[in-house]
Amino acid sequence: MQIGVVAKKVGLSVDAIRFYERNSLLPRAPRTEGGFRRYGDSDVDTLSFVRRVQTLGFTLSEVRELLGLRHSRMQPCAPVRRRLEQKLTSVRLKLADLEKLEHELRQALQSCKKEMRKRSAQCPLLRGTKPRKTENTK
Amino acid sequence: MQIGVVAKKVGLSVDAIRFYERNSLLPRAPRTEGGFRRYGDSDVDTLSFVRRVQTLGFTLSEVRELLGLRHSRMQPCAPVRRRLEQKLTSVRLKLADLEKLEHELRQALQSCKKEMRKRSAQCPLLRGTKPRKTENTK
DNA sequence: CTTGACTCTGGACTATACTCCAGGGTGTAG
DNA sequence: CTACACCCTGGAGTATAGTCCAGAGTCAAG
Repeated sequence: MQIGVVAKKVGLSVDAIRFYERNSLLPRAPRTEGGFRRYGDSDVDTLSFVRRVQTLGFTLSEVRELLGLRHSRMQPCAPVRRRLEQKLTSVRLKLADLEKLEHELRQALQSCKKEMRKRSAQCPLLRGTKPRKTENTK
Repeated sequence: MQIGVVAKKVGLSVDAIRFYERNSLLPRAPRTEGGFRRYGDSDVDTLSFVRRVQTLGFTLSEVRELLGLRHSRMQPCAPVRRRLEQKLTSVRLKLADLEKLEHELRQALQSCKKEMRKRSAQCPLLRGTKPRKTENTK
């Protein structure tokens, strides 16, 4: 397969794939006589993996690290597990944060709607964002 | 208050606050004769708000937009609510994604542990990341 | 009034994760 | 063999969200 085909299959741009190679996310692909990159199905798998974990919130250097661990012959599992456990922890923190945000947004919208019904002047959503009272100096 | 004090209060760097002003997240702060920025408590509130929504996943341009809506005299609530509803939707999508990720990571770790007990050679975490079989060209 | 901590501006630089481009070569269908 | 789509490299450019710096000025304490 050449790069364009792979790109289409995994939903990445050709440039992105070359970028990944340049940045050691992928091993340097074997080339044809003329210098074209040649890919096999396992590359499609690897790139799908990259894309997936990356869209799931791993940075490229985390992905790189994860991929790099393939090559540690002895118990590759252990370090990968450590990474995943770390990531799991941070994902859980993020989750909690977002849940809080969701709750707060809902609350804000609720009280906003209430205020609207009461025709109260100041929307509670805007609290903490009031314009400065032209307090000049001092 | 001068900028350094505000920075400490809200947990931002002095540079970040100046950056926000330069990029219209904050109105230009009034200056002393000598040119020092002067801040009041409402600025601390605003910056806390900025910091909070920003750490909660809003980009600075979203924050800017939100803050900008303060100035729409007529029903500022309506557009803010629209933004918040949009954000709520995207937060919920992200939440679902992260929940899926958390689940998958947990699953992966589970099967990894199982495989370890079985002393099986290939860790399931590494599937899709197998090294290329030196498939040259063709 | 001097000193030292703080602040000012403008501009350069950082990291991440790419995209876009020029100028040239390759591969394959007809 | 000739199109023409596709690929190559190296380098520049983009957006985000700042940090860091020089060179100069300011503020408050003593």
